[in-house]
Amino acid sequence: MSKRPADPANGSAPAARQVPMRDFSRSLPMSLLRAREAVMRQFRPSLREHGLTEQQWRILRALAAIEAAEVTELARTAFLLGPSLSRILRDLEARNLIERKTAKADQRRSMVSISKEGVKLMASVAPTSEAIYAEITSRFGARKLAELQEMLGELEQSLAGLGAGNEASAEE
Amino acid sequence: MSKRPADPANGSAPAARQVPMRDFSRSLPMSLLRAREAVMRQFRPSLREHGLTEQQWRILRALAAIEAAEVTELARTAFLLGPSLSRILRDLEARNLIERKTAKADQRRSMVSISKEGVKLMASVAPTSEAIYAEITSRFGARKLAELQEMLGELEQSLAGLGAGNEASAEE
DNA sequence: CGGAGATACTTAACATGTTAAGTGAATGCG
DNA sequence: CGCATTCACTTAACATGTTAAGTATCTCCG
Repeated sequence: MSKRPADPANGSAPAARQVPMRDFSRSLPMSLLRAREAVMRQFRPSLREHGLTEQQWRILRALAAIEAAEVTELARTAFLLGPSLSRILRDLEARNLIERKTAKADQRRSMVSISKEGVKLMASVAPTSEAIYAEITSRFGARKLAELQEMLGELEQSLAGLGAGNEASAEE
Repeated sequence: MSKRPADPANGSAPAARQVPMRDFSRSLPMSLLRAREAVMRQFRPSLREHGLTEQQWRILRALAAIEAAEVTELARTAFLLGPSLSRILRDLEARNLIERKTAKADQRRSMVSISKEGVKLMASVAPTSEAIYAEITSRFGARKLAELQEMLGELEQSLAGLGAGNEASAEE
């Protein structure tokens, strides 16, 4: 915690004060970003030791839960955009952590599933991951955690269809 | 670690059910990610119209608030990693939105400040930005928003020094 | 049946996240 | 003073976020 006065001899004649705006560091996006970073910082080292990134881990977890899914469904579940998912799946497949086969009914779709190796990897990561989650829960408080998640869900709900359903705007 | 039932070993039966884990879509990182995305989705179009990314906007806001700062301080304020900030500053400087000059006392440090053009750009973006923020606040509720931010701050606090201060671990 | 349009991805291109290494400038200490 | 360390950044390298195009397929309507 290196505190710093941060006033190099002047700094008293600002040029931009016309728009106060929110204190900035207290804006909602920043709060969410910082909180998430604080949480992820706990998990990254462990994942890294197993050669996984956060997103790769999300995909494996999603696959382990739903068994097999189309790419689009997986993108929704793991909350990744198509292009990101496409790249990651290519890598995970090359590492034999997942398997892919095109659906017979619709040649465009491909079904993705976790491989035996993928399951093994998950099994080796899960304990640590769970322990970290437990530590976080314990530090913050299980009840508060549940409350927080509830609020986050409500926030998401209250904004649903605000940025997507603006069908009455300009098209360019 | 603990052994696992593990009953895959064939083609048609499911192969991944061994590690329940949290419902996944209900994990804290996912909740935070989704909430943040729901919020940012509102701002991105407007920023984009002004040729700014979320991070560039964060930097300009930070600079407008603190007037002038060293790169490291700015990184802390805008919550960006050094390398990202370095790249973005290079671009913002090329676009004449910010100014840089090396400190005379310490040649390593460089002081960054927002330019007149930068201030103008901010002034043109701020109204829309504020309007969106107001809409979000109104939808979610000002009181709940304050509560949420409070909880997020507490979460951050409760995890501070968990992943960074483990000075007693292996070094490799 | 055939071609326009919709679908399910994949590629491309650019910006940032993340970690490691590099550079030049201060500092500390013998 | 000399030089190893530390500091404040910057570069590099790889992975993902984000938007726009591209590619096969599939659907549907005339």
